[in-house]
Amino acid sequence: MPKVTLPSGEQREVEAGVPVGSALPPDAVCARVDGRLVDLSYPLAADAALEPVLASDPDGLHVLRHSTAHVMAQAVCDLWPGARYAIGPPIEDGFYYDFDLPVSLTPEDLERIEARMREIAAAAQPFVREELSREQAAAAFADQPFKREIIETAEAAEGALGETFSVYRNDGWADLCLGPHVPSTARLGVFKLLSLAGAYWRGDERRPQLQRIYGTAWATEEDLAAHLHRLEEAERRDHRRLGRQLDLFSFPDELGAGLLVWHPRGGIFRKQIEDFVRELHLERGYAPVFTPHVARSGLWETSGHLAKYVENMYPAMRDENDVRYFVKPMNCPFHVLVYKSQTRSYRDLPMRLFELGTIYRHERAGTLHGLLRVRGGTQDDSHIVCTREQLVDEILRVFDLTLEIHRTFGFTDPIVNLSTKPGQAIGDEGMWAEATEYLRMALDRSGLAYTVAEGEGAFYGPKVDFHFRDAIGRLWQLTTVQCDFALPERFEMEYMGEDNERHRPVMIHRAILGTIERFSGVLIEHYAGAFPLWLAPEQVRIVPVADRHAEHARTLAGRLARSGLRAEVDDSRETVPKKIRAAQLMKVNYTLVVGDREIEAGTVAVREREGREVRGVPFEAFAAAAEAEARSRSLEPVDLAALLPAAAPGISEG
RNA sequence: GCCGGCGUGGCGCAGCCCGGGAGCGCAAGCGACUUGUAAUCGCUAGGUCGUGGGUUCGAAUCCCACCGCCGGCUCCA
Repeated sequence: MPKVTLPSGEQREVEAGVPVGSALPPDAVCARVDGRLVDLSYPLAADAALEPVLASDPDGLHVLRHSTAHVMAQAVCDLWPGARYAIGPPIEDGFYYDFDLPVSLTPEDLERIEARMREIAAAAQPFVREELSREQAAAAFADQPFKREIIETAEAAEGALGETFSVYRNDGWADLCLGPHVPSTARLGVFKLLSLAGAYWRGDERRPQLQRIYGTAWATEEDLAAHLHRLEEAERRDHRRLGRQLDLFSFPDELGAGLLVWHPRGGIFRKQIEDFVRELHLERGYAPVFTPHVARSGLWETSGHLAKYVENMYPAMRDENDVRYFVKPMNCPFHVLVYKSQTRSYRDLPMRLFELGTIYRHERAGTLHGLLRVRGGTQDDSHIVCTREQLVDEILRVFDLTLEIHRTFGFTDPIVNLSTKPGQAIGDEGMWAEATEYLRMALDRSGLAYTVAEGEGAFYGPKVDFHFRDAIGRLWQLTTVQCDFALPERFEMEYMGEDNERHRPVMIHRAILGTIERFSGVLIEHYAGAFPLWLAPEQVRIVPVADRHAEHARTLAGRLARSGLRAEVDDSRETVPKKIRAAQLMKVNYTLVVGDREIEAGTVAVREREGREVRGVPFEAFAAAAEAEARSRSLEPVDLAALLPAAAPGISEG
């Protein structure tokens, strides 16, 4: 009789061939036998370590979602007989399934599908596993072309184990699947269908486009509710919505897709970011340069952009002599020309050229997305020209600057990738190998943990990317550092060495924020529009209680402006509650209410953005504290209570 | 670029299915109130219904094309 060992260490003998589920608690969704996930119906044949997998376990949740995807496909096939189904895997937070249907699905159809799924769940249909030969499987799915293609092309994956194909069947509906699955549809129920989308068969845009249904499934109703709440939270933070609400920027139709204008409030916000990074770069030995937006075609031929990047460039314009000019999609060729403007010595190196350079990329129409993907944007771009000996140190300096800049915005603990040579590339293998090796050496010396992303490099060189998590845990790629041996070659860049010989330098391309537009979008979502004081378009709003207090309010605003603070007076003839509400909606950091009492005492009643309210704060103390908060680029508001004179009234919660 | 959805005063939306008065709320302007911590009351003005074409006696509404936006896919980083 086989002996099973449970996680508790308990050992038990069971009858050979009994399902593993019989030795496990009833809430298990599947089992782990010697580390491998199996169905609860899996027969025990030999001694094994046996472990229940619960819905609360990540693997269990995966299985639950996978089973829910099956039932969704089953429901779709019930409602549209003859539907062809492709694949339906679990994904982060949910699942999807792709279909080829004669009709286009509508959001109302999702409700019908969901209703049918609930019927299937209520029917408690058991999931039954079968193992078929390749021929049997092909016959079973004779009218399902996507499944047949999987069967015909399968190696030991996606439903196939060598020449055996596993199939899961419940109530006549069957799908090719490795499993495992929950024992019965009765285990499903905490799910919701979310959205419809198009998706190419096998992710290939030359192949048929299918209809994809996205859904989510969880172990408990509370988990589902929490997930839906997170989706709402993400929507609340949507930078496109906040951009309009806070009057930061707009994308007028008249400009064309992916092109925007910054409004005065957005302009202040953006300028704060730009001033900060510019200042820091100058401190770190970067030299500011400025370059034009267009250049003749020859430059782009030399750089390789016309050969490898044209589809992302705006089409050429021609002058009266039929000379072609292109708007720049990158700044690098211009910086190369700055370098080449005179004969360089090894004493000039490293040369760190910095520019907030505005670039235009004709991104495919369907990929545009608010500030996060634009056609015209400004990069905090730099090209560092140096010797091979200086390269690793220079890369390390870039890493260091990256961490410092992002820390200021509240981004820490980066996820770092090393991306290697892509399919479309310039330069030979040896160059790529060497450039990649320098990046690897720098990473190793930096102590940063990183993973290698094969084939993800830029066309001219390998790169290191930094991703950061925002306030709700989403990951954003912000920084990219690229090592380039190809452009120095193509542009025949040189320097005179100590040995009085000509040498070829190497180049680092790097953008720490990426584009200011994209970074702004990320920041807006990260802070949910509630900016730290130094970035806030309007830092202080002063609310006079009645008309007779407006003059005093303007005096205070003038005093704050002399400290470099951005303050506005709301002298509209509205009630105080209405003005407070208006300031709160605009997410102003501090709202000062002034009336007779305040004028008398030389104080202000301060309301924080989060709603706390402190009365009787001496105005000068507030001004000094706010100035210090903004100047230090603090992420935290001042402690207003500390500004109160002794024995003053306390804080009241708003 | 592909699939699907959408486009109505500055913003958020109804009207479209079933063709015939262009409406609501907020914001704005004016007036009354002089206001004490998330919306005081009243009045007024504001729209070639994304653009172009078609069907029709008549189009916001039906059809076609284009532009733009949204969700994905693909792409990019």
